Amino acid sequence: MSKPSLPQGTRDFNAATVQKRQYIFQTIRTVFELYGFQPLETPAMEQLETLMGKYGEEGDKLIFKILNNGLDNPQKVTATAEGFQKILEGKNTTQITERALRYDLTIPFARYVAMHHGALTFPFKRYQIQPVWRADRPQKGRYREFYQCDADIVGSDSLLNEVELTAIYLTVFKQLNLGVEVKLNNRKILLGLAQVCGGEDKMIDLTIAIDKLDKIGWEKVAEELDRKGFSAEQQKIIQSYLEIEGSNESKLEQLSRLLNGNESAVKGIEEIQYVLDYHAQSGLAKNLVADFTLARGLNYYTGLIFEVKAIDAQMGSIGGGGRYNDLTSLFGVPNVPGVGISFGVDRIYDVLEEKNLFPASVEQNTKILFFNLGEAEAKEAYHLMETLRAKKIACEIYPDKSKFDKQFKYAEKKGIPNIIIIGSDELSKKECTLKNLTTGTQQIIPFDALATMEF
RNA sequence: GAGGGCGUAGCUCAGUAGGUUAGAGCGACAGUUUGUGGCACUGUAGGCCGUGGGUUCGAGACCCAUCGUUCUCCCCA
Repeated sequence: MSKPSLPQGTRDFNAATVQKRQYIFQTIRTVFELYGFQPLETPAMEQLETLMGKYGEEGDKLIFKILNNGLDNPQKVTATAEGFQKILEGKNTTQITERALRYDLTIPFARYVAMHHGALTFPFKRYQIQPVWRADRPQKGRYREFYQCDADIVGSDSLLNEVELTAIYLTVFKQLNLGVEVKLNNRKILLGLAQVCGGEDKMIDLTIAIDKLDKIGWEKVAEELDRKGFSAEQQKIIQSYLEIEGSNESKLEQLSRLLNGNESAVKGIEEIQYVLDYHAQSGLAKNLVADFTLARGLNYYTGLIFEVKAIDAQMGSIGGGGRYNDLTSLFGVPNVPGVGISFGVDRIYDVLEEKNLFPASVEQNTKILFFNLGEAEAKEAYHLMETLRAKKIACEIYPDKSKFDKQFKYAEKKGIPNIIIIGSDELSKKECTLKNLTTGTQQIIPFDALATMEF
C-alpha cells in the first residue's frame, strides 16, 4: 500500500481554513441576497455536449471529461475501439465520454435558463456558489478544483443591472477590507476600435493582442499586429488608444475624440459613463477604473465587461464578468440578454491570507472546556453543558478522566478560552471553578448562576 | 500543452567527492508533579530517504520514468 495522496491541484481544508473560507462565502452570499439574488445549484457534471465549444479551443482542452462506465463490456468492444480511434483523431465521441465536470457556472446557468425559460419569472436573478474543475496546470493562484461565486441577471437590458453588479463588487471587497480596482471596459468600444482599424472581423485578433499589453509591452504587441495585417496607420490609432491615461472622465473624453463618431464606441462610452455616474457619490467610486486594455477571453461578452484586481498583490484577477446578449441561444432559446459577475474565492483567500486580512473572530471555537474528574462529576458537567448549549454557548467536556496537565493542554491546543472544574468539593457545594486561560484568573460560580453568564 | 526548481521523522530542515547502524530542532508521548496548564529537566517512540526501474561491489546522493509540489510561458478565477 503506497502512501495516500491527492490528485494534482486539489486540496484538503483544515478547520481554520474552512472557517476563513466560510467567512468569504458568507460575505458574498449575504451581499448577493441583499441585492435580491436567489440561490441555484446545478450538478457537478453536465453533458459533455453542453460544455464543448463554449470556452474556445483552449477551454475545450481544459474540460475534465468523465470516462463512460462499462467500456470493458465484451459486447461493446467494437464500439469502444471505434470510440478510442476517434479520440486519437482528436474528435469527441459519446462512445467513450458523454459527461464532463463543469468548467464554470455561467454555461450551466445558461443551460438551466434555456431548459426552464417557460417557468421562470424574468428578469431572473440567481446566484450560485459551487466548485468548478479545470484540467489546467496548477501554479500560484491556480487550482484544478476551485469555487466560483456567480451572480447573473437574465431577461433585462437595463444598465441598472450593471450598476448593481459593480456595486456588489465594491461592497463585498469593502466588507472584506481588501483594496481592489474594478476595471471597466466595453466590448462595444473594442468593436468600435476594430471598425476604425481594419474591420469588425479583426476584433478577436485585436482584443487578443491588446490584452497582452501589460505582459509583453507595446513593442511586442505591435509585432503581433503586424503579423495580423494591421497597417502602420491603424497601429498608430491602436497605440494612441492604448496610451490613454488619466482620470476616468479624461480617459473617456480622449477615447471619444480618438474614435470620433464611431457609433458602437459612442454607445460603449455612454454605458461606462452611465455606470460611473451612478457611483459618483458613493465613496467607493474611486475603485472603479475605466481600462480600455481590458479584453477578457470569453467571446460571448457583448457589452460592458468587468475585472477585479487586488491592489498590491501578486495575483491574477480575483473576479470578472460582463454582459452577454444571447447566451441561451447556444441552447436554442434566443433573445435572453444577461449580465453577470463572478468571484474567485480561492484567489481571494490567498490574497487575504497573504495580507493578513482575516478578522480573528472568524475562527469560531469552543468557549468552555469542562474538566473530567470522574463519573459523577462528569454527569453534573453534562447537565450544565445542556443548559449552556441551549443558550448557544459552545462547550465540550474532556471525554476521559485524565490528569489536569493533559486536559489543560487540550484546551490550550484548541484555543478554548475558559475551563470549568467540577470535582467532588464543587459537586457537594453545587458550584464550579471557572478559570479564564488567557488571564489566568479563576472564580467560584454556583451552578444556577452559570447559565446567566456571558462568554 | 511547453520548460525549470524541489520531494529525507507529524512540521522545518541537515546529510560533505556515492561507503558500515540516516541526523538535529520543534512537536508528540511518558516521568519529575494522583486538583491548577504555559517553563525547565530526564526519557521514549517515530523514517520502504515520494514511488518504480536502472548504473554500481555498494545509492538518500548518480541516470530514467512516474506521482506530488512550486515557478515561468500559454490561458485563466
